[in-house]
Amino acid sequence: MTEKHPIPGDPEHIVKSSADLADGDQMQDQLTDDHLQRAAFLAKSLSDGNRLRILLLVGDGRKSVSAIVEKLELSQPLVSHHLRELKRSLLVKVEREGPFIYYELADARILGVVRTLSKVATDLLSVRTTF
Amino acid sequence: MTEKHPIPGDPEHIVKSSADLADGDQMQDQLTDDHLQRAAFLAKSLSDGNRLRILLLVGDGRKSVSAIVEKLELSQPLVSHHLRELKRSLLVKVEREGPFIYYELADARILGVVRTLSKVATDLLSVRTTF
DNA sequence: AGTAGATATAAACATTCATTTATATGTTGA
DNA sequence: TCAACATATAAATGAATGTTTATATCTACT
Repeated sequence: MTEKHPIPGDPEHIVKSSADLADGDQMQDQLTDDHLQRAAFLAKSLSDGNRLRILLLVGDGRKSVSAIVEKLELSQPLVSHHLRELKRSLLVKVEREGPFIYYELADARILGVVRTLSKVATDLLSVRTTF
Repeated sequence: MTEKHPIPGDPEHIVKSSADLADGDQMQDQLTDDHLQRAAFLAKSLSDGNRLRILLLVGDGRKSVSAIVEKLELSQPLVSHHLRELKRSLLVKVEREGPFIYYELADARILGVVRTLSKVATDLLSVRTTF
């Protein structure tokens, strides 16, 4: 076997790096490393099944902690812990009302993201299973 | 202060649980716990900034490991490790060609997810900063 | 066969994270 | 003030994760 294997090229046209854009510049679809870092941070919040269940729930309308606990059958401290994480990533808004504290989804686009991820995951698995 | 605080209701119409659907049933937008679990698994793969950088890169066309290493300025074992994780979650496809191994994005919808996450993160931060 | 290059794997480490158990804080009504 | 309820916090623990350093595997050319 005496084949030639040329070194893969370097077409330098993927994503503009932060340094290429002056401060305040606006691009429709720039994805600097900072943007990716923030996206990764949000993704980390979405990387737990229980948190996704909570997000879906509060995405349908604000819910008290106890309502979430009962609906999802999780322990109260566990739900509180996850809500804290979701608040830290700004994915939920909080509202106190008497003794109850209501949590609500902060941005509806997250539901679309979850649905897309679910579909993609299903498709990837079906392809893999079919081959 | 002598207000009344009614117990929050339980409107039972959020998401159908897996048990509510016979096996093989098809719904346009069902999100069972299994689906959420798989979505969470994908999200975990997206939860690292370096992995997102790799995904964006191979989303533009297949790339060899060394090309990724040079472009992103990461160590070779680190890139290999992340590629392994991305392969495990089926987000990339692999192709050997001589001594080179090429990785390619398996599903373009992931790019949309990343872009949406980036936008949402930016918006959430701006809202929080503005208030 | 041997050498060089491309990529993967292993070991080690510090950090983060999900969960449980136990306790504290805060609010309301008696 | 006290009791009951809603929620948060703390401590503890085991498991997973990102990164580095070192080494192994695989392929191609001489």
